[in-house]
Amino acid sequence: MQLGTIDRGDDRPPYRQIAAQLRDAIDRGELRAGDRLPSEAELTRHYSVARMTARQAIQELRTEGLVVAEHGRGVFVRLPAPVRRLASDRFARKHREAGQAAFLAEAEKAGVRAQVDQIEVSTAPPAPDVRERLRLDDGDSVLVRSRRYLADDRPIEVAVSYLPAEIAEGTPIAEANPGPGGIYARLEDAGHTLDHFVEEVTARMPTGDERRRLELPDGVPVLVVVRTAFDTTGRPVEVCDTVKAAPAYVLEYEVPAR
Amino acid sequence: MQLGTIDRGDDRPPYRQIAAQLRDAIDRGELRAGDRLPSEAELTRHYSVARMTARQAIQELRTEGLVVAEHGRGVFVRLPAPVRRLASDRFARKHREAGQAAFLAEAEKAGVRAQVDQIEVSTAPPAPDVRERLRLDDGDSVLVRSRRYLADDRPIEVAVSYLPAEIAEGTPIAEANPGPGGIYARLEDAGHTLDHFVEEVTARMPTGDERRRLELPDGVPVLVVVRTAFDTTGRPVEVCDTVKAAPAYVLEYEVPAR
DNA sequence: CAGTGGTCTAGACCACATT
DNA sequence: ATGTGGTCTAGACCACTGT
Repeated sequence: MQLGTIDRGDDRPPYRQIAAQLRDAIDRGELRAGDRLPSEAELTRHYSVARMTARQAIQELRTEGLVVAEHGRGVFVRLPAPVRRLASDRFARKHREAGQAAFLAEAEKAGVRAQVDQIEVSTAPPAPDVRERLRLDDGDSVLVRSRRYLADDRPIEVAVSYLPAEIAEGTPIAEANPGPGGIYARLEDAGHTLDHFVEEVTARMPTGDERRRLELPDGVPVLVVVRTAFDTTGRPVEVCDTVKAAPAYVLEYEVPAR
Repeated sequence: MQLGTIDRGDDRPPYRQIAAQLRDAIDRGELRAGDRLPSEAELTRHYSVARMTARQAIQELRTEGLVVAEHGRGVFVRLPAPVRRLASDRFARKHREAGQAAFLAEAEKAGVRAQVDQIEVSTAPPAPDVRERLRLDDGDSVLVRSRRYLADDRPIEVAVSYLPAEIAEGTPIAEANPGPGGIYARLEDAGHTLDHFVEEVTARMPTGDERRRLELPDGVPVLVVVRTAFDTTGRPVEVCDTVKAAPAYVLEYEVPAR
């Protein structure tokens, strides 16, 4: 690729100018996804700057999520993550009746091999926000189901469900494998016919723990979706807190104009 | 605040250990939102490290979005952004009939002073994704409405709407101020009664241009919402591409269980 | 003015991946 | 063995903020 020069008259510091030239090369398609950037040594020679200056330029692009550094190999233009579209019908009863949990139903549609691991089930007192969403009283406890989802062996989502212990205890919901159709099918077995869900969507940078579990590189935000399930009596019967690798997802919702 | 020491036996490098100690102090509440962190000089003295090492620890926290550096003043624990909840009824007809555009209706409910600026209107050939969403033919052009939204004088969202030129031209939609109820009210005036919207939600790090327009510090992702409006004939009549400062928003959607 | 963070230099040693 | 990025040192000068 063709590198430019540093303009001392430019009001931007040299490292930003270098970053801008690399960014432009990516935007123009001169550097494509998977291509290696010039090494730090090449940048220091070409621009006649110290190595830390070249590194700072690359750091800029890393925090923008444009490139990924691989120790010992080089810095590469990020590959676009395979996108999973989550349609608003993903919790439709037809999927449960077909014996599939929502995640597996979606994955199959996309032709992706889906797995679930790191399943942990426990009972505990709820955090304040969960307690409020489930409209529980002081002293009530909740069943906690934590798990991680993988698509083609890459972790893409961690999720924690909270259900009133009073509903879930002694049912298959408290087992690691709740059976065909997932916990929503079991809730309906137990007489809690589902009416609707409310999803609250935000985005933020991941915590260190989330970065590890989702194997996220620098500069990748997460989508946080908190879903509350309501049965036909209007009672909230589950809160599910999910953290998704943002570039891997598009969430789709249909909103009536009334 | 109380600083610890560096453990040479720890497998983490010193700068990560320093970052972890500062992060813990924030998590424990020893450092609260708005508090100043120890200065780089204080960190280098306390831990007996070079200044770049102390800076790297702080850089870590900045890209996590935990702290914000202010030149000449110090590094501060980030203040939580005032959250705007966007309910799924925000495009309800009742708001339009009350003469309010969606953004202003939402803002008023939250007790926030809302403004719109940087309004630009033009006509242009559509980008491929817009053309596809609006189901346009080759050669069709679109009306482009670009603007920025502010809440209490802080920019929180930039938006670009695309409408088929055939529909919008010669109507108030092509004016900077389309009148009471916004462009959706004008679409309905023109016989395009709105039926529903489809919103596609993703998150990513902002581009440099978006960082400037939204005045975002380091480590803050954006929520990208692409909304397509359909009229009662099933025709897509508008695509609106919005970029929002992620920490300032919670998007809320209701999903039927069917 | 003193104190803060922003940028830069010119080295050094290390860990990792490839040949 | 070579080339890559990761970490660190010990300085330097600059720009911004406050008193």
